[in-house]
Amino acid sequence: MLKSTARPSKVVEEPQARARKKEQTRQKLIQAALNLVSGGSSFTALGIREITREAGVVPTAFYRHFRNTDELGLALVEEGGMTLRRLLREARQTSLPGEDMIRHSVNVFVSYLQQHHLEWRFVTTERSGGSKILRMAIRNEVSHFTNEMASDLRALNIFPKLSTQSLQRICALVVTLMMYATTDFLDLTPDHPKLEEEMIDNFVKQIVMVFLGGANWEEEPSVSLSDELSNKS
Amino acid sequence: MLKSTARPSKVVEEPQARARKKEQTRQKLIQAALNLVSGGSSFTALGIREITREAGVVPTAFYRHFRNTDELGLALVEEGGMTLRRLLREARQTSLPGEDMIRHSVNVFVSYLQQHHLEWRFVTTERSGGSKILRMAIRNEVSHFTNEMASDLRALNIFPKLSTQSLQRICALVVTLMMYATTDFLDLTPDHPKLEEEMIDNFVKQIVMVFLGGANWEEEPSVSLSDELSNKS
DNA sequence: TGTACATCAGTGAACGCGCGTTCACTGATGTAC
DNA sequence: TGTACATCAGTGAACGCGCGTTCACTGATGTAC
Repeated sequence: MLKSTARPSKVVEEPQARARKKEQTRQKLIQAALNLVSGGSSFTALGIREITREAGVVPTAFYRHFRNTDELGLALVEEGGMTLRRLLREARQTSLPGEDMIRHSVNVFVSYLQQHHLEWRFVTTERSGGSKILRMAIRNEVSHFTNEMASDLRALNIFPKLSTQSLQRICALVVTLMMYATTDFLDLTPDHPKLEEEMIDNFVKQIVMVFLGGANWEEEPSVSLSDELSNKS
Repeated sequence: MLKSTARPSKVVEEPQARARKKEQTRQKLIQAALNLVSGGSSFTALGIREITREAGVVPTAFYRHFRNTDELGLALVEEGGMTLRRLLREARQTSLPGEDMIRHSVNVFVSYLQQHHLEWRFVTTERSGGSKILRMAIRNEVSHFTNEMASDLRALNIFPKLSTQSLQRICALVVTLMMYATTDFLDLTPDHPKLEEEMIDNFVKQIVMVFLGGANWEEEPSVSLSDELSNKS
Protein backbone atom coordinates (compact mmCIF):
# COMPACT_ATOMS: atom_id res chain seq x y z
CA MET A 1 0.00 0.00 0.00
CA LEU A 2 2.80 2.31 0.88
CA LYS A 3 4.37 1.59 -2.44
CA SER A 4 1.17 2.05 -4.38
CA THR A 5 0.67 5.54 -2.87
CA ALA A 6 4.36 6.37 -3.30
CA ARG A 7 4.27 5.88 -7.02
CA PRO A 8 1.45 8.26 -7.96
CA SER A 9 2.80 10.87 -5.53
CA LYS A 10 6.14 10.60 -7.26
CA VAL A 11 4.38 11.29 -10.54
CA VAL A 12 2.95 14.50 -9.08
CA GLU A 13 6.13 15.70 -7.39
CA GLU A 14 8.48 15.06 -10.30
CA PRO A 15 6.40 13.99 -13.21
CA GLN A 16 9.30 14.25 -15.58
CA ALA A 17 12.75 13.91 -14.12
CA ARG A 18 13.90 13.99 -17.72
CA ALA A 19 12.09 17.26 -18.48
CA ARG A 20 13.51 18.87 -15.36
CA LYS A 21 17.02 17.90 -16.34
CA LYS A 22 16.44 19.27 -19.80
CA GLU A 23 15.22 22.57 -18.39
CA GLN A 24 18.34 22.75 -16.26
CA THR A 25 20.56 22.41 -19.29
CA ARG A 26 18.51 25.04 -21.08
CA GLN A 27 19.09 27.43 -18.22
CA LYS A 28 22.79 26.60 -18.26
CA LEU A 29 22.92 27.60 -21.92
CA ILE A 30 21.06 30.87 -21.30
CA GLN A 31 23.27 31.69 -18.36
CA ALA A 32 26.38 30.87 -20.36
CA ALA A 33 25.33 33.27 -23.11
CA LEU A 34 24.75 36.01 -20.54
CA ASN A 35 28.13 35.42 -18.96
CA LEU A 36 29.82 35.72 -22.30
CA VAL A 37 27.94 38.88 -23.22
CA SER A 38 28.85 40.47 -19.91
CA GLY A 39 32.45 39.55 -20.63
CA GLY A 40 32.34 42.06 -23.43
CA SER A 41 31.41 39.98 -26.45
CA SER A 42 28.52 41.13 -28.56
CA PHE A 43 25.73 38.60 -28.48
CA THR A 44 25.54 38.60 -32.26
CA ALA A 45 29.12 37.42 -32.37
CA LEU A 46 28.56 34.52 -29.99
CA GLY A 47 28.94 31.05 -31.43
CA ILE A 48 27.28 27.80 -30.56
CA ARG A 49 30.56 26.17 -29.60
CA GLU A 50 31.45 29.16 -27.44
CA ILE A 51 28.16 29.01 -25.57
CA THR A 52 28.14 25.26 -25.05
CA ARG A 53 31.74 25.34 -23.90
CA GLU A 54 30.84 27.94 -21.29
CA ALA A 55 27.80 25.90 -20.29
CA GLY A 56 29.84 22.73 -19.95
CA VAL A 57 27.99 20.64 -22.49
CA VAL A 58 28.93 19.25 -25.84
CA PRO A 59 28.28 21.54 -28.86
CA THR A 60 25.64 19.35 -30.39
CA ALA A 61 23.54 19.41 -27.22
CA PHE A 62 22.64 23.00 -28.17
CA TYR A 63 20.32 21.79 -30.91
CA ARG A 64 18.15 19.93 -28.40
CA HIS A 65 17.06 23.36 -27.10
CA PHE A 66 17.41 26.01 -29.80
CA ARG A 67 17.60 25.92 -33.54
CA ASN A 68 20.17 28.73 -33.59
CA THR A 69 21.53 31.55 -31.47
CA ASP A 70 18.73 33.94 -32.45
CA GLU A 71 16.22 31.64 -30.82
CA LEU A 72 18.26 31.72 -27.63
CA GLY A 73 18.30 35.51 -27.88
CA LEU A 74 14.52 35.67 -27.97
CA ALA A 75 14.36 33.58 -24.81
CA LEU A 76 16.70 36.08 -23.18
CA VAL A 77 14.56 39.05 -24.11
CA GLU A 78 11.47 37.49 -22.59
CA GLU A 79 13.16 36.48 -19.36
CA GLY A 80 14.80 39.87 -18.85
CA GLY A 81 11.94 42.21 -19.65
CA MET A 82 9.26 40.88 -17.36
CA THR A 83 11.22 41.09 -14.15
CA LEU A 84 12.04 44.75 -14.50
CA ARG A 85 8.47 45.69 -15.29
CA ARG A 86 7.24 44.02 -12.13
CA LEU A 87 9.97 45.65 -10.09
CA LEU A 88 9.48 49.19 -11.29
CA ARG A 89 5.74 48.90 -10.99
CA GLU A 90 6.21 48.09 -7.33
CA ALA A 91 8.61 50.99 -6.97
CA ARG A 92 6.04 53.41 -8.35
CA GLN A 93 3.33 52.09 -6.07
CA THR A 94 5.26 52.19 -2.82
CA SER A 95 6.11 55.85 -3.14
CA LEU A 96 4.56 59.28 -3.23
CA PRO A 97 4.30 61.41 -6.37
CA GLY A 98 6.83 64.17 -7.05
CA GLU A 99 10.55 64.15 -7.27
CA ASP A 100 10.83 61.64 -4.43
CA MET A 101 8.98 59.02 -6.39
CA ILE A 102 11.25 59.64 -9.33
CA ARG A 103 14.37 59.44 -7.24
CA HIS A 104 13.12 56.31 -5.56
CA SER A 105 12.27 54.66 -8.87
CA VAL A 106 15.63 55.58 -10.30
CA ASN A 107 17.38 54.05 -7.32
CA VAL A 108 15.38 50.86 -7.68
CA PHE A 109 16.22 50.83 -11.34
CA VAL A 110 19.94 51.37 -10.89
CA SER A 111 20.30 48.73 -8.21
CA TYR A 112 18.30 46.31 -10.32
CA LEU A 113 20.59 47.15 -13.20
CA GLN A 114 23.62 46.24 -11.17
CA GLN A 115 22.11 43.01 -9.96
CA HIS A 116 21.04 41.91 -13.40
CA HIS A 117 23.71 43.62 -15.42
CA LEU A 118 24.13 40.52 -17.56
CA GLU A 119 20.59 40.63 -18.93
CA TRP A 120 20.74 44.36 -19.39
CA ARG A 121 24.00 44.43 -21.20
CA PHE A 122 22.33 42.06 -23.60
CA VAL A 123 19.10 44.02 -24.00
CA THR A 124 20.67 47.43 -24.57
CA THR A 125 23.23 46.02 -26.96
CA GLU A 126 20.84 44.08 -29.11
CA ARG A 127 18.16 46.77 -29.17
CA SER A 128 20.13 48.54 -31.84
CA GLY A 129 22.69 45.99 -32.87
CA GLY A 130 21.03 42.61 -33.02
CA SER A 131 19.30 40.88 -35.84
CA LYS A 132 16.06 42.48 -36.97
CA ILE A 133 13.99 39.85 -35.24
CA LEU A 134 15.72 40.51 -31.92
CA ARG A 135 15.44 44.29 -32.30
CA MET A 136 11.72 43.98 -32.86
CA ALA A 137 11.26 41.68 -29.88
CA ILE A 138 13.07 44.12 -27.62
CA ARG A 139 11.14 47.12 -28.87
CA ASN A 140 7.96 45.23 -28.26
CA GLU A 141 9.05 44.58 -24.69
CA VAL A 142 9.97 48.24 -24.26
CA SER A 143 6.63 49.47 -25.52
CA HIS A 144 4.83 47.11 -23.15
CA PHE A 145 6.82 48.76 -20.43
CA THR A 146 5.92 52.25 -21.63
CA ASN A 147 2.24 51.44 -21.71
CA GLU A 148 2.32 50.06 -18.21
CA MET A 149 4.01 53.17 -16.94
CA ALA A 150 1.48 55.38 -18.68
CA SER A 151 -1.44 53.57 -17.14
CA ASP A 152 0.18 53.79 -13.71
CA LEU A 153 0.70 57.52 -14.10
CA ARG A 154 -2.87 57.85 -15.22
CA ALA A 155 -4.03 55.99 -12.12
CA LEU A 156 -1.90 58.24 -9.91
CA ASN A 157 -3.55 61.20 -11.60
CA ILE A 158 -0.36 63.22 -11.76
CA PHE A 159 -1.20 64.83 -15.09
CA PRO A 160 -4.99 65.16 -15.03
CA LYS A 161 -5.07 67.60 -17.94
CA LEU A 162 -3.07 65.56 -20.40
CA SER A 163 -4.48 63.43 -23.18
CA THR A 164 -3.56 59.75 -23.17
CA GLN A 165 -1.37 60.38 -26.19
CA SER A 166 0.63 63.05 -24.44
CA LEU A 167 0.93 60.92 -21.34
CA GLN A 168 2.32 58.09 -23.41
CA ARG A 169 4.72 60.48 -25.05
CA ILE A 170 6.07 61.46 -21.67
CA CYS A 171 6.47 57.84 -20.66
CA ALA A 172 8.18 56.99 -23.93
CA LEU A 173 10.53 59.87 -23.28
CA VAL A 174 11.39 58.65 -19.81
CA VAL A 175 11.86 55.09 -20.99
CA THR A 176 14.16 56.33 -23.75
CA LEU A 177 16.25 58.11 -21.16
CA MET A 178 16.29 55.00 -19.06
CA MET A 179 17.44 52.73 -21.85
CA TYR A 180 20.07 55.18 -22.89
CA ALA A 181 21.35 55.70 -19.37
CA THR A 182 21.62 51.95 -18.97
CA THR A 183 24.58 51.79 -21.30
CA ASP A 184 26.35 54.44 -19.29
CA PHE A 185 25.61 52.85 -15.94
CA LEU A 186 26.81 49.50 -17.16
CA ASP A 187 30.16 50.96 -18.14
CA LEU A 188 30.66 52.41 -14.67
CA THR A 189 33.54 50.96 -12.73
CA PRO A 190 32.69 50.44 -9.07
CA ASP A 191 35.70 52.47 -7.92
CA HIS A 192 34.05 55.79 -8.78
CA PRO A 193 31.06 56.09 -6.45
CA LYS A 194 31.10 59.85 -6.88
CA LEU A 195 30.64 59.55 -10.61
CA GLU A 196 27.75 57.15 -10.16
CA GLU A 197 26.13 59.57 -7.75
CA GLU A 198 26.45 62.39 -10.26
CA MET A 199 25.02 60.30 -13.04
CA ILE A 200 22.03 59.32 -10.94
CA ASP A 201 21.46 62.92 -9.92
CA ASN A 202 21.67 64.04 -13.52
CA PHE A 203 19.33 61.28 -14.60
CA VAL A 204 16.77 62.22 -11.94
CA LYS A 205 16.91 65.88 -12.89
CA GLN A 206 16.38 65.05 -16.53
CA ILE A 207 13.27 63.09 -15.68
CA VAL A 208 12.03 65.90 -13.45
CA MET A 209 12.55 68.26 -16.35
CA VAL A 210 10.51 66.05 -18.62
CA PHE A 211 7.70 65.88 -16.06
CA LEU A 212 7.87 69.62 -15.76
CA GLY A 213 7.44 69.86 -19.49
CA GLY A 214 4.47 67.54 -19.23
CA ALA A 215 2.91 69.57 -16.44
CA ASN A 216 3.11 72.71 -18.57
CA TRP A 217 2.04 71.08 -21.77
CA GLU A 218 -0.98 72.50 -23.55
CA GLU A 219 -2.64 70.24 -26.05
CA GLU A 220 -2.03 72.90 -28.73
CA PRO A 221 1.72 72.95 -28.31
CA SER A 222 2.97 75.11 -31.18
CA VAL A 223 1.37 78.11 -29.53
CA SER A 224 2.34 77.36 -25.98
CA LEU A 225 6.06 76.93 -26.51
CA SER A 226 6.41 80.29 -28.19
CA ASP A 227 4.35 81.83 -25.38
CA GLU A 228 6.49 80.23 -22.75
CA LEU A 229 9.69 81.29 -24.41
CA SER A 230 8.64 84.89 -24.92
CA ASN A 231 7.11 85.11 -21.44
CA LYS A 232 10.18 83.87 -19.66
CA SER A 233 12.84 85.72 -21.60
CA MET B 1 62.22 75.48 -69.20
CA LEU B 2 58.74 74.17 -69.64
CA LYS B 3 59.88 70.87 -68.27
CA SER B 4 61.67 72.37 -65.34
CA THR B 5 58.53 74.28 -64.30
CA ALA B 6 56.37 71.23 -65.03
CA ARG B 7 58.18 69.09 -62.52
CA PRO B 8 57.81 71.29 -59.43
CA SER B 9 54.21 72.06 -60.34
CA LYS B 10 53.57 68.36 -60.58
CA VAL B 11 55.01 68.05 -57.11
CA VAL B 12 52.51 70.61 -55.87
CA GLU B 13 49.49 69.29 -57.72
CA GLU B 14 49.99 65.63 -56.94
CA PRO B 15 52.90 65.42 -54.59
CA GLN B 16 52.33 61.77 -53.89
CA ALA B 17 50.51 59.74 -56.51
CA ARG B 18 51.30 56.79 -54.31
CA ALA B 19 49.77 58.40 -51.21
CA ARG B 20 46.66 59.33 -53.13
CA LYS B 21 46.22 55.76 -54.31
CA LYS B 22 46.72 54.53 -50.80
CA GLU B 23 44.07 56.90 -49.49
CA GLN B 24 41.70 55.63 -52.15
CA THR B 25 42.13 52.07 -50.98
CA ARG B 26 41.64 53.20 -47.39
CA GLN B 27 38.36 54.78 -48.38
CA LYS B 28 37.37 51.65 -50.23
CA LEU B 29 37.90 49.66 -47.04
CA ILE B 30 35.88 52.11 -44.95
CA GLN B 31 33.09 52.14 -47.48
CA ALA B 32 33.10 48.37 -47.67
CA ALA B 33 32.70 48.12 -43.90
CA LEU B 34 29.79 50.55 -44.02
CA ASN B 35 28.11 48.62 -46.80
CA LEU B 36 28.37 45.42 -44.84
CA VAL B 37 27.04 47.02 -41.66
CA SER B 38 24.09 48.46 -43.55
CA GLY B 39 23.44 45.01 -44.92
CA GLY B 40 22.54 43.98 -41.41
CA SER B 41 25.80 42.64 -40.02
CA SER B 42 27.00 43.95 -36.71
CA PHE B 43 30.29 45.76 -37.11
CA THR B 44 31.81 43.77 -34.29
CA ALA B 45 31.16 40.61 -36.23
CA LEU B 46 32.84 41.86 -39.41
CA GLY B 47 36.00 40.10 -40.46
CA ILE B 48 39.06 41.32 -42.30
CA ARG B 49 38.50 38.92 -45.17
CA GLU B 50 34.85 39.97 -45.40
CA ILE B 51 35.77 43.64 -45.60
CA THR B 52 38.60 43.26 -48.06
CA ARG B 53 36.47 41.03 -50.26
CA GLU B 54 33.77 43.72 -50.36
CA ALA B 55 36.43 46.35 -51.06
CA GLY B 56 37.92 44.32 -53.88
CA VAL B 57 41.42 44.00 -52.46
CA VAL B 58 43.38 41.08 -51.18
CA PRO B 59 42.97 40.32 -47.43
CA THR B 60 46.54 41.18 -46.54
CA ALA B 61 46.21 44.66 -48.01
CA PHE B 62 44.11 45.51 -44.97
CA TYR B 63 47.18 45.61 -42.76
CA ARG B 64 48.69 48.42 -44.80
CA HIS B 65 45.94 50.67 -43.40
CA PHE B 66 44.70 49.33 -40.07
CA ARG B 67 46.11 47.04 -37.46
CA ASN B 68 42.70 45.48 -36.83
CA THR B 69 39.01 46.10 -37.30
CA ASP B 70 38.76 48.25 -34.18
CA GLU B 71 41.12 50.76 -35.72
CA LEU B 72 38.91 50.93 -38.78
CA GLY B 73 35.95 51.48 -36.46
CA LEU B 74 37.60 54.48 -34.87
CA ALA B 75 38.14 56.00 -38.30
CA LEU B 76 34.45 55.53 -38.99
CA VAL B 77 33.42 57.29 -35.79
CA GLU B 78 35.50 60.34 -36.63
CA GLU B 79 34.31 60.62 -40.20
CA GLY B 80 30.65 60.24 -39.30
CA GLY B 81 30.42 62.54 -36.31
CA MET B 82 31.89 65.72 -37.72
CA THR B 83 29.61 66.01 -40.69
CA LEU B 84 26.43 65.87 -38.69
CA ARG B 85 27.65 68.48 -36.23
CA ARG B 86 28.36 70.91 -39.03
CA LEU B 87 25.02 70.22 -40.64
CA LEU B 88 22.88 70.63 -37.58
CA ARG B 89 24.72 73.73 -36.52
CA GLU B 90 23.80 75.27 -39.84
CA ALA B 91 20.21 74.14 -39.38
CA ARG B 92 20.02 75.88 -36.03
CA GLN B 93 21.49 79.06 -37.42
CA THR B 94 19.27 79.40 -40.48
CA SER B 95 16.08 79.30 -38.50
CA LEU B 96 14.09 81.16 -35.89
CA PRO B 97 13.70 80.02 -32.28
CA GLY B 98 10.60 78.15 -31.18
CA GLU B 99 8.95 75.04 -32.44
CA ASP B 100 9.76 75.91 -36.04
CA MET B 101 13.46 75.75 -35.37
CA ILE B 102 12.99 72.39 -33.73
CA ARG B 103 10.89 71.05 -36.58
CA HIS B 104 13.36 72.38 -39.10
CA SER B 105 16.32 70.85 -37.28
CA VAL B 106 14.55 67.54 -37.00
CA ASN B 107 13.84 67.53 -40.70
CA VAL B 108 17.46 68.28 -41.49
CA PHE B 109 18.47 65.52 -39.15
CA VAL B 110 16.13 62.92 -40.59
CA SER B 111 17.06 63.62 -44.18
CA TYR B 112 20.72 63.54 -43.25
CA LEU B 113 20.06 60.24 -41.54
CA GLN B 114 18.60 58.80 -44.69
CA GLN B 115 21.44 60.07 -46.83
CA HIS B 116 24.11 58.72 -44.53
CA HIS B 117 22.27 55.78 -43.09
CA LEU B 118 25.35 53.63 -43.44
CA GLU B 119 27.41 55.71 -41.02
CA TRP B 120 24.52 56.06 -38.62
CA ARG B 121 23.62 52.44 -38.51
CA PHE B 122 27.20 51.95 -37.46
CA VAL B 123 27.30 54.69 -34.82
CA THR B 124 24.08 53.77 -33.07
CA THR B 125 24.90 50.09 -33.11
CA GLU B 126 28.38 50.41 -31.73
CA ARG B 127 27.50 53.03 -29.13
CA SER B 128 26.20 50.27 -26.93
CA GLY B 129 27.43 47.14 -28.63
CA GLY B 130 30.96 47.75 -29.78
CA SER B 131 34.22 47.20 -28.04
CA LYS B 132 34.87 49.45 -25.06
CA ILE B 133 37.28 51.59 -27.03
CA LEU B 134 34.68 52.20 -29.74
CA ARG B 135 31.95 52.94 -27.23
CA MET B 136 34.14 55.54 -25.57
CA ALA B 137 35.06 57.15 -28.87
CA ILE B 138 31.41 57.45 -29.83
CA ARG B 139 30.39 58.88 -26.48
CA ASN B 140 33.14 61.40 -26.80
CA GLU B 141 31.81 62.43 -30.19
CA VAL B 142 28.30 62.66 -28.78
CA SER B 143 29.36 64.85 -25.90
CA HIS B 144 31.19 67.18 -28.31
CA PHE B 145 27.93 67.45 -30.09
CA THR B 146 26.02 68.17 -26.91
CA ASN B 147 28.41 70.91 -25.92
CA GLU B 148 28.15 72.56 -29.29
CA MET B 149 24.41 72.54 -29.09
CA ALA B 150 24.50 74.02 -25.60
CA SER B 151 26.72 76.87 -26.66
CA ASP B 152 24.49 77.57 -29.65
CA LEU B 153 21.42 77.66 -27.45
CA ARG B 154 23.25 79.95 -25.09
CA ALA B 155 24.10 82.28 -27.97
CA LEU B 156 20.49 82.29 -29.13
CA ASN B 157 19.54 83.21 -25.58
CA ILE B 158 16.49 80.99 -25.53
CA PHE B 159 16.84 80.08 -21.88
CA PRO B 160 18.32 83.20 -20.29
CA LYS B 161 17.53 82.10 -16.75
CA LEU B 162 19.15 78.70 -16.87
CA SER B 163 22.57 77.83 -15.54
CA THR B 164 25.07 76.35 -17.95
CA GLN B 165 24.70 73.03 -16.23
CA SER B 166 20.96 72.95 -16.73
CA LEU B 167 21.34 74.05 -20.32
CA GLN B 168 23.73 71.22 -20.93
CA ARG B 169 21.33 68.83 -19.31
CA ILE B 170 18.63 69.87 -21.71
CA CYS B 171 20.93 69.39 -24.66
CA ALA B 172 22.06 66.00 -23.40
CA LEU B 173 18.41 65.07 -23.13
CA VAL B 174 17.67 66.10 -26.68
CA VAL B 175 20.73 64.35 -28.01
CA THR B 176 19.71 61.20 -26.18
CA LEU B 177 16.33 61.35 -27.84
CA MET B 178 17.99 61.90 -31.16
CA MET B 179 20.34 58.95 -30.84
CA TYR B 180 17.54 56.72 -29.68
CA ALA B 181 15.20 57.82 -32.44
CA THR B 182 17.91 57.08 -34.98
CA THR B 183 17.55 53.35 -34.49
CA ASP B 184 13.83 53.60 -35.12
CA PHE B 185 14.18 55.80 -38.19
CA LEU B 186 16.76 53.48 -39.67
CA ASP B 187 14.39 50.53 -39.39
CA LEU B 188 11.70 52.38 -41.31
CA THR B 189 10.78 50.89 -44.62
CA PRO B 190 10.22 53.58 -47.27
CA ASP B 191 6.75 52.24 -48.11
CA HIS B 192 5.19 53.74 -44.99
CA PRO B 193 5.49 57.52 -45.39
CA LYS B 194 2.59 58.00 -42.96
CA LEU B 195 4.45 56.17 -40.20
CA GLU B 196 7.55 58.25 -40.79
CA GLU B 197 5.48 61.40 -40.57
CA GLU B 198 4.02 60.28 -37.26
CA MET B 199 7.41 59.42 -35.87
CA ILE B 200 8.79 62.80 -36.82
CA ASP B 201 5.81 64.55 -35.30
CA ASN B 202 6.17 62.55 -32.11
CA PHE B 203 9.87 63.27 -32.00
CA VAL B 204 9.32 67.00 -32.44
CA LYS B 205 6.70 67.08 -29.72
CA GLN B 206 8.98 65.26 -27.34
CA ILE B 207 11.68 67.85 -27.89
CA VAL B 208 9.20 70.67 -27.45
CA MET B 209 8.14 69.06 -24.18
CA VAL B 210 11.73 68.96 -23.01
CA PHE B 211 12.21 72.62 -23.91
CA LEU B 212 9.03 73.41 -22.07
CA GLY B 213 10.44 71.67 -19.03
CA GLY B 214 13.60 73.73 -19.44
CA ALA B 215 11.67 76.98 -19.72
CA ASN B 216 9.88 76.22 -16.45
CA TRP B 217 12.91 74.91 -14.65
CA GLU B 218 13.87 76.60 -11.40
CA GLU B 219 17.41 76.09 -10.24
CA GLU B 220 16.06 74.59 -7.00
CA PRO B 221 14.16 71.80 -8.67
CA SER B 222 12.89 69.65 -5.80
CA VAL B 223 10.66 72.50 -4.73
CA SER B 224 9.47 73.55 -8.15
CA LEU B 225 8.26 70.20 -9.41
CA SER B 226 6.04 69.65 -6.40
CA ASP B 227 4.76 73.19 -6.81
CA GLU B 228 4.01 72.68 -10.45
CA LEU B 229 2.26 69.41 -9.86
CA SER B 230 0.12 70.68 -7.04
CA ASN B 231 -0.66 73.91 -8.89
CA LYS B 232 -1.81 72.21 -12.03
CA SER B 233 -3.79 69.35 -10.52
C1' DT C 1 5.81 -6.48 -9.26
C1' DG C 2 9.02 -7.28 -12.94
C1' DT C 3 10.22 -7.45 -17.76
C1' DA C 4 10.70 -5.82 -22.43
C1' DC C 5 10.64 -1.99 -25.34
C1' DA C 6 10.45 3.18 -26.65
C1' DT C 7 12.03 7.71 -26.04
C1' DC C 8 15.29 11.16 -26.29
C1' DA C 9 18.97 14.44 -23.81
C1' DG C 10 23.50 14.47 -24.22
C1' DT C 11 27.95 12.33 -26.53
C1' DG C 12 31.95 12.28 -29.58
C1' DA C 13 33.99 11.70 -34.07
C1' DA C 14 34.11 13.65 -38.43
C1' DC C 15 33.32 16.92 -42.37
C1' DG C 16 34.23 20.92 -45.09
C1' DC C 17 34.90 25.85 -44.70
C1' DG C 18 36.31 30.56 -43.84
C1' DC C 19 38.91 32.85 -40.63
C1' DG C 20 43.35 35.90 -39.16
C1' DT C 21 47.97 36.17 -39.87
C1' DT C 22 52.89 35.10 -41.89
C1' DC C 23 55.74 35.50 -45.54
C1' DA C 24 58.31 36.27 -49.70
C1' DC C 25 57.01 38.54 -53.90
C1' DT C 26 56.08 42.21 -57.65
C1' DG C 27 56.05 46.25 -59.91
C1' DA C 28 54.68 51.04 -59.96
C1' DT C 29 56.11 55.32 -57.76
C1' DG C 30 59.60 58.22 -55.63
C1' DT C 31 64.49 59.87 -55.00
C1' DA C 32 69.45 60.83 -55.68
C1' DC C 33 72.94 61.89 -58.65
C1' DT D 1 67.77 64.48 -68.84
C1' DG D 2 68.50 59.72 -67.85
C1' DT D 3 70.01 55.99 -64.95
C1' DA D 4 70.36 53.24 -60.83
C1' DC D 5 68.44 52.29 -56.52
C1' DA D 6 64.91 52.58 -52.58
C1' DT D 7 60.34 52.47 -51.06
C1' DC D 8 56.19 50.32 -50.17
C1' DA D 9 50.95 49.36 -51.56
C1' DG D 10 49.04 45.49 -52.98
C1' DT D 11 49.62 40.22 -54.24
C1' DG D 12 49.00 35.29 -53.56
C1' DA D 13 50.25 31.00 -51.40
C1' DA D 14 50.32 28.81 -47.17
C1' DC D 15 49.55 27.82 -42.15
C1' DG D 16 46.96 26.29 -38.21
C1' DC D 17 42.52 26.88 -35.99
C1' DG D 18 37.76 27.11 -34.50
C1' DC D 19 33.51 27.25 -36.54
C1' DG D 20 28.49 25.10 -37.58
C1' DT D 21 26.45 21.02 -38.66
C1' DT D 22 25.83 15.72 -39.70
C1' DC D 23 25.64 11.43 -37.91
C1' DA D 24 25.46 7.17 -35.41
C1' DC D 25 25.84 6.27 -30.58
C1' DT D 26 24.76 5.55 -25.41
C1' DG D 27 22.39 5.02 -21.46
C1' DA D 28 19.16 6.96 -18.20
C1' DT D 29 14.24 7.82 -17.92
C1' DG D 30 9.49 6.71 -19.17
C1' DT D 31 5.74 3.40 -20.59
C1' DA D 32 3.00 -0.86 -21.50
C1' DC D 33 1.75 -5.14 -20.09
